[in-house]
Parts: sequence; C-alpha cells; structure tokens
Amino acid sequence: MTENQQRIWHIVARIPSGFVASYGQVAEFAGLPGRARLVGHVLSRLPADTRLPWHRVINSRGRISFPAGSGRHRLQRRRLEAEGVSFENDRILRRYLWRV
DNA sequence: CGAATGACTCCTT
DNA sequence: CAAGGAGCCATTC
Repeated sequence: MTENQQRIWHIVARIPSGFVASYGQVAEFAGLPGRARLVGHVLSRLPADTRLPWHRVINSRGRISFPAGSGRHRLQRRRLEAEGVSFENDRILRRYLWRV
C-alpha cells in the first residue's frame, strides 16, 4: 500500500454526498497534479465492498468514465442520482461539481 | 526489458 | 462534436 494510494483514498472520502469531482481534481487535491490516470488506476483496484464513495469521481467532461450501458456505468449513475445528482442526457450539471 | 492496456486530461485540427 | 497527439503511470504479459 503506497502513500499516493492513501492520499487518493483520503481525498475521495472527503467528496460530500451530492457532489462529484473529476479524476484530475482528486489528483490535484491529493498533491499529485497531472496524475489523473493514477487516480483511475487506484480506484480500479478498490475491493468490491469498499465504503469509499468512488461513484462521486467522474471525468473532466462531466461524464461517467465507464462505457454507457455497462453494469458499472448504471451502478454509478444510480448511486449518484440517489444522492440527488441529476444528469442532462449523460452529462452531470456543473452545479454538482465539488468546490472547495 | 518493451509493448499494450486502462475508471485521464488538455490542446489542436 | 470527433479524432489525433502528447503527457501521465501502475500493472500485466
């Protein structure tokens, strides 16, 4: 378990319910600017039963990064909508972006 | 060791 | 909006 991994976990855990953050944003707040791919990689290795709110992390275009129609895409969208995040087609509206 | 593969992002055409 | 290129990085083969 690396230090970067823990920093990323920590930031993801801080995203408030009802908001979303991009991979790049998480990387930045974790002190790892420019390493969005690392965030995606770390999240991809989370155990299935993790309590981390990974569904609040989306890409910089405001979309879910899983292929539309895939099971994970639907799961992520369902969880976000359950928290009050609404979509316009497949895009999440700016007002749900996490701001500090 | 090199090449491919992702839960990425930004910039240019 | 789509497509290509460059930068990014751990993991797998």
